[in-house]
Amino acid sequence: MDAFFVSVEELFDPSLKGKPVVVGGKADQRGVVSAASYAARKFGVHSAMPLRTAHKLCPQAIFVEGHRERYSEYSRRVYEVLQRFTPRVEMASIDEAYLDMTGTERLHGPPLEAAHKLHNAVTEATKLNCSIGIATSRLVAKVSSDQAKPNGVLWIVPGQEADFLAPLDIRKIPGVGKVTEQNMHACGIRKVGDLAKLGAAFVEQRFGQWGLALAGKARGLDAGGWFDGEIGDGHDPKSVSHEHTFMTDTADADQLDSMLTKLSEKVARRLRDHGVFSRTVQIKLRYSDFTTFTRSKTLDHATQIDTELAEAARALFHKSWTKQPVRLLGVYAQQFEANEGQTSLIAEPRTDGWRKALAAVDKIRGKYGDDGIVSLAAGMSAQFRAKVHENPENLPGKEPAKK
DNA sequence: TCTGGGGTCCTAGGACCC
DNA sequence: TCTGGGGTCCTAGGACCC
Repeated sequence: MDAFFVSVEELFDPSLKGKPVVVGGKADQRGVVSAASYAARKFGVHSAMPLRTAHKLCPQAIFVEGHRERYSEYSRRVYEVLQRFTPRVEMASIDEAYLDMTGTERLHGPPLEAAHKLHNAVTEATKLNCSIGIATSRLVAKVSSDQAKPNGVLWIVPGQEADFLAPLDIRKIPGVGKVTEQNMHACGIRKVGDLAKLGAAFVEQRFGQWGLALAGKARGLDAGGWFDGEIGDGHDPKSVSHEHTFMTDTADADQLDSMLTKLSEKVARRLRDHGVFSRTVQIKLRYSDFTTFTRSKTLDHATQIDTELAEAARALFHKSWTKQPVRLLGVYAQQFEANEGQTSLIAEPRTDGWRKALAAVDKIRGKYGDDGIVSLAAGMSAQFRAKVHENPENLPGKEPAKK
């Protein structure tokens, strides 16, 4: 999709059309640009740029917080259209998808014809612009769709892949970021074609398996690699996380503890939604000078219970916190398992109590939204939290539940 | 200019096991 | 008195994507 977030905002507020618009937050907030309209890009504003920088570059830009639910809804609508063309659709992100069109020629015609039908169908269903790349591999299809923007269709005829890629800046290749670009420049590699000329041994030693596969691509070989897997079958998530950057850095232990609890609750809720149990808990800690640490702990059993995650997260935090002001906290769950596993010989009655309590909480949140129940634990003293952990019946106050 | 939040994948060292 | 080779798991960090 082209300038997806901005385009969706324009559907809801047509007065934004043609104006410099920045989605991501207010101009003076801590945060970065999620999406910029083409008018804003003219001023040098681009995604991932700090909002404050964007404001300086383009003071007249309209800054909007954005509406994730709207983007998800439109993403779903696009997916529905795509599925009418082939069952082998893979959403690569909220605004990108791969379609395996193998064997659909009789139904949809040759590649360009099929692409135009698809383009029209998406526009009709969503009133949004998109671009389509057609090729024999994901990598080339993705790069060609980028080259087709805005609102275009580009077909790389089989056999022409290497010639298409060769003159492009190395940075146009997904997977080549700032660091790899610098490394490649240091080797005199600026264009994809430059990679093709280098010896395989050198490329592998310097850029690993991935660079080797890319060099193969640049020579027109179907070299395989991560970008050539089967399209279709969505995969289960491998990690779930939440993080928060404070408006202003804080060294207040209570505030930090309560944030860890809040983040852990969100993570645990998502684990329950996915129906998985996590064995490894990780925290992220960023100080004012932006130095960032992660600390992780593998538990003796997998869990999806708020307090177990929160306890592990707080323990990890206090083990490494220097008492300096904190800019960001994050809680991550990974190493998923289908159930808790059998590690404890003694049944723990408290776990069962929590399971019931949390099921009720999830139900209320499902019905009344995430604010239907507010976290009591997050505002509790450590002592009281321990008491509630022993027995959820100790949870005080019926008001939030009633609400 | 002052740097979000959600993810994936890769590397590398050390512990531990056979 | 100098110490292998294979494997897996755990932990930390980092590049990259949207």
